[in-house]
Amino acid sequence: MAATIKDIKDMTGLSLATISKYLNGGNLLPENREKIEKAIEELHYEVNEMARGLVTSQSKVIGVVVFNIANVFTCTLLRFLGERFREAGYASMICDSQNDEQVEADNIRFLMGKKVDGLIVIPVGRTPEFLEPALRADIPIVLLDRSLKGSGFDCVMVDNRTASYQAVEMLCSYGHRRIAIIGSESEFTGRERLEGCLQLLKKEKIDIPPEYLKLGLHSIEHGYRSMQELLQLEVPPTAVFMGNFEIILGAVMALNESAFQCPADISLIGFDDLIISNLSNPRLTLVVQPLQDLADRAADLLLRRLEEGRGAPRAEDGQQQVMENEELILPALIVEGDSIKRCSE
Amino acid sequence: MAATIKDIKDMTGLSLATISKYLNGGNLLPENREKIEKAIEELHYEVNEMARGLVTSQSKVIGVVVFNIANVFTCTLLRFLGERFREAGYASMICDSQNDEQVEADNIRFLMGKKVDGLIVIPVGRTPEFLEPALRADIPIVLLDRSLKGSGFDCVMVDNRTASYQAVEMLCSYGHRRIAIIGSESEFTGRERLEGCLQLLKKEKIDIPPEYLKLGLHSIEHGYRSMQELLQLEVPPTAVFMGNFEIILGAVMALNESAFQCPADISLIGFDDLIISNLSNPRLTLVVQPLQDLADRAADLLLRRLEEGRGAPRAEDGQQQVMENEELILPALIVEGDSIKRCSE
DNA sequence: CTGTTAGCGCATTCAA
DNA sequence: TTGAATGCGCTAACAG
Repeated sequence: MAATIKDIKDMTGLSLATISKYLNGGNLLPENREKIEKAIEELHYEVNEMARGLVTSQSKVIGVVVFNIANVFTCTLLRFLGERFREAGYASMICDSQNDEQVEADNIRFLMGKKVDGLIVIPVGRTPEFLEPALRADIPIVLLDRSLKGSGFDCVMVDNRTASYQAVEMLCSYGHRRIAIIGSESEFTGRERLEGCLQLLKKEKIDIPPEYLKLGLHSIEHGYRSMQELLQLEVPPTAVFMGNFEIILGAVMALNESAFQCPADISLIGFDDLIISNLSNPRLTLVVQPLQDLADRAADLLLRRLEEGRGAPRAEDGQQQVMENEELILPALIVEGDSIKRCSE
Repeated sequence: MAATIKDIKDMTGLSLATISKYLNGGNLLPENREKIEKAIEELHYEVNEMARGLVTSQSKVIGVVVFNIANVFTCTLLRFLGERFREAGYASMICDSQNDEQVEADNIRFLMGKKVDGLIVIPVGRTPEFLEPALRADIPIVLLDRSLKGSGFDCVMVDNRTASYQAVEMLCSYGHRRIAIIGSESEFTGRERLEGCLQLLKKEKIDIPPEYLKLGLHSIEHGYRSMQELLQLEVPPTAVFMGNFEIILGAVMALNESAFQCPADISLIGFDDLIISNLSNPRLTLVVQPLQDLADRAADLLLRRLEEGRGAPRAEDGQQQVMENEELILPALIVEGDSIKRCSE
């Protein structure tokens, strides 16, 4: 149905090779160039990327595998990644792992079948087995936002630990000592943030009673329940650290339904996403991740690897070139709102 | 580098055809089946989709082109679409148009090059020219959330008009007559919603003074500015209709910064996204779109077209089969919160 | 049930 | 600068 270079050949009388050369930016007589352009125009010719890919065994496509596409964090990253890759002449092929390691593994295999040139991965779990097919294909991989066990991978992420440390530090600096944490132990970023919090509490010699430590999933549900429970406590906390967007959502929801006021009765600090702050009243004090930076660095790193790969894929003696893997840890920023009050107790 | 069926042939002694048959689910001797499976295992063989696609000229991939990936609405749809297609054995290739018609046109061309089997499109603009390459390739296309001029396309969208009509109707039923609208004329869904609002106002014989009609982009900025201006009016409105997620975001932000209280001083109703309601205090009354349904219907429709295409692509006389295009208009749902008060004036 | 053969659309030698 | 020939990895007849 669609036109091929053969149709162009028939139309112009030139050979396939000449046309191919035109397509790939070679030199030819202006006269022939014109002929070809005219034919392309008339036939609505477009390169068949499958055929081209079959020959060149590269696709000019980056595979982007995200743990969960249905959230703002991921989408924003996708936007920035896409822009960057587009500028560099690559298209991106986005796959959603739906928070399921099985689907994730399928995605990798799928993208290998599509012969993507490189991979950006926000992984679901912690183990790197699912990347086997990509490793075997020997294409560059950059992990985003989360690292993998054993590592050895290129990786760009946020310094969750330090940011959480500073967040709780801020609560302390306002005089709070009855501090609760709603977070997660089961999610990678959750664990890191938790550790940061606990580290500061330890340093400040603040004990956190078990009923103040609410660990579960990064879900609205968990945030909602936990906040409810905290508020019903005999001695409720004076301040709460909330570990991610969904938790904040649920927690603020529970708070709004209660008789408690923020910051009069309870102070809040949360991790993730500036949008929330604009909606809630009073404005939430937040730890905000540098999403643009995160995406740009990851894209640039992958693009660089792609470049390197083209240049000197292997050492002269035929040995696999051992490249140092790069780990970029970006700082998060605390944006102050009005959700923290000086604690008088 | 990667293994091919030829390697399997060398390993098993069977012919290419037999192996191909195995790959595509044909019948063969259990004995041979085992041999092949063993070889695949050992060689880590995976089908080269480019080669396969070159022959079959189909890719088992659906192209999904979204006007803007960086928002919750789009992401949620993407999640549901992805699930549906995956179940049906298709992968999805997501492209972000970044709200730019030029990029959108590139995306279509790109996906045609990739030989996708079908297309889901949430278009940026109103004119269908950019779809030319897809039309020429004669693959099924389903428009989502927005239709295109001249139409003739399969399309699944929300009944924005009726929903907006009912939203304003609700404000009226609470006795409001000084009603303001923050919306958009430049965006497709915005126009539809605006029309719905105006229609009801007309029916109720309510005049809307120009200073109550705030038209701009579907942006936080526009929502914020407009709400500020409304509140500074000599005679501010008693109720405000907000046309989409971003507008709500900005408007609520402005309201929170002001001395006005909702619903005491001003009643609110908004369009889009339930999440917002959980955050704001009091809970917002919202017109919520049936996202899951929207996505499922669109996916099903496309899948059905794909099926039809395989069955009888053309009539017997060789003429192009003229298929009726299908337009599904789904109703939106009003979810009541506490942001509307009876108006006493 | 299995093997042989041809060709999908293109890039890439190598000659001319 | 151009053209003829070859093969990328796979599927789809067809023949055995």
